[in-house]
Amino acid sequence: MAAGGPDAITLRAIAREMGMTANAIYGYFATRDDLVTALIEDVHTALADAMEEAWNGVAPVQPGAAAADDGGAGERIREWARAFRGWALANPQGFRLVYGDPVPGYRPPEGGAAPSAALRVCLGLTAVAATAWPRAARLQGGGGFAWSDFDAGLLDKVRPAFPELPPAGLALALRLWGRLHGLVALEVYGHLRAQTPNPDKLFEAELTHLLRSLGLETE
Amino acid sequence: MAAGGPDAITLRAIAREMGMTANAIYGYFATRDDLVTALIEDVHTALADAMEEAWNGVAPVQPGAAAADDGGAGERIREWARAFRGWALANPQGFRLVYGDPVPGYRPPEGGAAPSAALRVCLGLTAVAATAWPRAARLQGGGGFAWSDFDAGLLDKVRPAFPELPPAGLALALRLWGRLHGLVALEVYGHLRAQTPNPDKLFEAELTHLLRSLGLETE
DNA sequence: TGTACATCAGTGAACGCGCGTTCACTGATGTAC
DNA sequence: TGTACATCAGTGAACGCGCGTTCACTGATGTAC
Repeated sequence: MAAGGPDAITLRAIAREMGMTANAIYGYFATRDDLVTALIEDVHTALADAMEEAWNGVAPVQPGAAAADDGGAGERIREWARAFRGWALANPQGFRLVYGDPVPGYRPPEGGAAPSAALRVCLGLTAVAATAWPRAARLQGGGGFAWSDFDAGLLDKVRPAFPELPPAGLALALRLWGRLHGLVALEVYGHLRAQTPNPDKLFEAELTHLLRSLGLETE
Repeated sequence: MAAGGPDAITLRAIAREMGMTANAIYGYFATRDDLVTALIEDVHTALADAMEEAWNGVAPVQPGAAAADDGGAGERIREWARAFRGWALANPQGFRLVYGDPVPGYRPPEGGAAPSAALRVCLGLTAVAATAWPRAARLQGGGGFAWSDFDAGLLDKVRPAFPELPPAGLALALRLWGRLHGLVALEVYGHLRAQTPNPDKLFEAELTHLLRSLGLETE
């Protein structure tokens, strides 16, 4: 099930796109909101796949190779960030569904979302922060963060995976997220179009400054 | 005309909220899209008012006062950024209307938006970048930007107002915009709620790092 | 001061549309004997 | 091999709803004489 084209996200439009009648959907989902929930999960999965591939695709820490003295972390993060923007621009519909206005009237399920690929995205983000942290810490310091500054449910999932990461490292993950999200969201929603003909350059510049602020080498 | 409560942005809902019948709207606007266009302009005006007030409210450059040796620029930008977040959180509906998904099916007018308060917001942002630029330039450099990297229409409006600002300064303005937009958008759309109980702290931390990267003192 | 009339903001009823959802149904497929 | 039946994905028609929009209208207000 591909999250389709320019059509609005509506049960009937989705059925149309799948070549079914609207009521055939009810063979698979009890209600429209269930459909949307499944769609959102699909998008999260696709995003998580893309991000993990980008993160693992670049060989981690090449000992004696051409890697700069950050062990290649800078380049790796750069590629990862590019993958995020690339995915968002290639799947604007998905990006909007997940990070933008929900479908009008949509109510997420009560029990809280299932295991969910959103967690994979979150853990991937944290992995990036954890990679950057050792060097970033020297430049950025702790910033006064404590574990109590974060959601308990989040900590349950993140701390076991990254036992060495201090609270400030997790804060870095969230700030990193925000920083990427900003330019990408503006671009996806078309707000950069009126300002610059090549947003690539802007993104790359931001990325360079970001890596520099993390104390990571960039070629 | 206040951009109302939790109701969807629909001609009928707006009429309802104003205590009129839906068709009474047609006394003022020829079509729904005209209504939405006016609404968007209103929101831009409100945002521009708020931002200009924040920017001008803090006394610019206090010579001998308690100002740090950046002449107070850091604190001024800090307040300005806080005002942006504050406005967005106080007017999530407006923020979504202007920066998020447009009303389903909305087509902006062909002739391009009128004079528009959006330009005021843009110029305000540029003023901030221009204030930060002299110091930021030393840390950030030019980044290889040229005038041709920006939209001609934008340049027509911005260059006369800030003749001293180089291309890289304008790029800084856009990056600044993206950086603020990121965390604020995530928060407005509720994505931070599941991560941290006090996003204030996160925003303040980001702000501190931002000012530091601009070479501005913060108390 | 009083009557006649134009103005015009707003009403009430109605339209066609796409939406989510329900219902009784069809028709191909697989299994039992 | 052939018939009888259960299964079940999908159909077609219909519902009530809120939407944007149109239309003929009402009724208060202001002006002309």
